[in-house]
Amino acid sequence: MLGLLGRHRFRIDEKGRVSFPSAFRRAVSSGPLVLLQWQKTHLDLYPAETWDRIRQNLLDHRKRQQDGGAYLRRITSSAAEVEPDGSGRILIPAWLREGAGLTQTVLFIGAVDRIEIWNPAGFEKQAVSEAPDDGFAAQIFG
Amino acid sequence: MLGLLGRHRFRIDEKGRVSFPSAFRRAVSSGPLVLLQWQKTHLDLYPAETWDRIRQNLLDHRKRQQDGGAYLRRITSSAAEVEPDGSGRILIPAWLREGAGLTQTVLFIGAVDRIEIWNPAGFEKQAVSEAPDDGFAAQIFG
DNA sequence: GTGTTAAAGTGGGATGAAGTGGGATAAAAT
DNA sequence: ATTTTATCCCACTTCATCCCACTTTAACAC
Repeated sequence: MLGLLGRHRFRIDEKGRVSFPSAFRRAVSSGPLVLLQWQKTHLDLYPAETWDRIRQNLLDHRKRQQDGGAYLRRITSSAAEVEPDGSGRILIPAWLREGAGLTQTVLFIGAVDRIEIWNPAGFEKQAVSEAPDDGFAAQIFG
Repeated sequence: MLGLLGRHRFRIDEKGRVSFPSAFRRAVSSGPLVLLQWQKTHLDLYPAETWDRIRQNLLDHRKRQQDGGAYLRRITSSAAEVEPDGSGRILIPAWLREGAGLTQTVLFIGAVDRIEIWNPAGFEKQAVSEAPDDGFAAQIFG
């Protein structure tokens, strides 16, 4: 298991459907995934195994922090359960499409244990603005 | 296990395929490898064992640093899973060919636990510009 | 040195999978 | 009941993968 990797650009049709990259379809166990937004820039799509961990973190946080319930509610209220249909497409709910500024084409980014869904222009913008983090690079790749 | 060593020059065909050096094919366990770019000069190709370690480093970094997610994303969005086909060739995605300036011929460089893929001209340029660091040499080979 | 065999690298066509569009049916909301 | 929204199904197109064939290089035997 090497993790989810790479970039895939696809079109959204008029019904809000998008092809789910076949490489990712093969990599994750079949069944529903969790789609939600916790960063303004993009959506996150979690395979069941990853979601198990994050769900537990959310519950722990609600228990510890006095108003952790508000945070959990903010996240889960935007979330959706999605599953590829017969032709390998998922439906992104309208409110999430708007929240992340997704229009005609979207960019799927593999991030090891999750998938990010970006507006292509937004992705390019953050990619160039990002400072090359070479201090850490040696530790990570060395 | 002596590690991956040596240099091999090959052609890229119109479909973006390159023969994977047979010496390396014998040296790494069969199965997929991870191809990505984190240095401007060349691509890195990681056998599964090496990638396991680096993937863990990336995940640790994402958890510790407040914006470690951006660095992981930058790396994994460039990455691809590759596997030699029936005739021992791998496919280098277009975005990585462009990112590393690979055109007709490429140079595979064995780097013990990983393989580097260079534009031959780029490799020559850094080879001559690099000062021989003889301070360390004595420690290493002594 | 020469001939033979096998392995490695290169090119291109054919088959099938993957992505896209749209209509029909079912479910849900108003 | 009517409108909207989601799901299923089928058709078309494009591109990647597989497969086969040719060439070159290396290895070996005689």
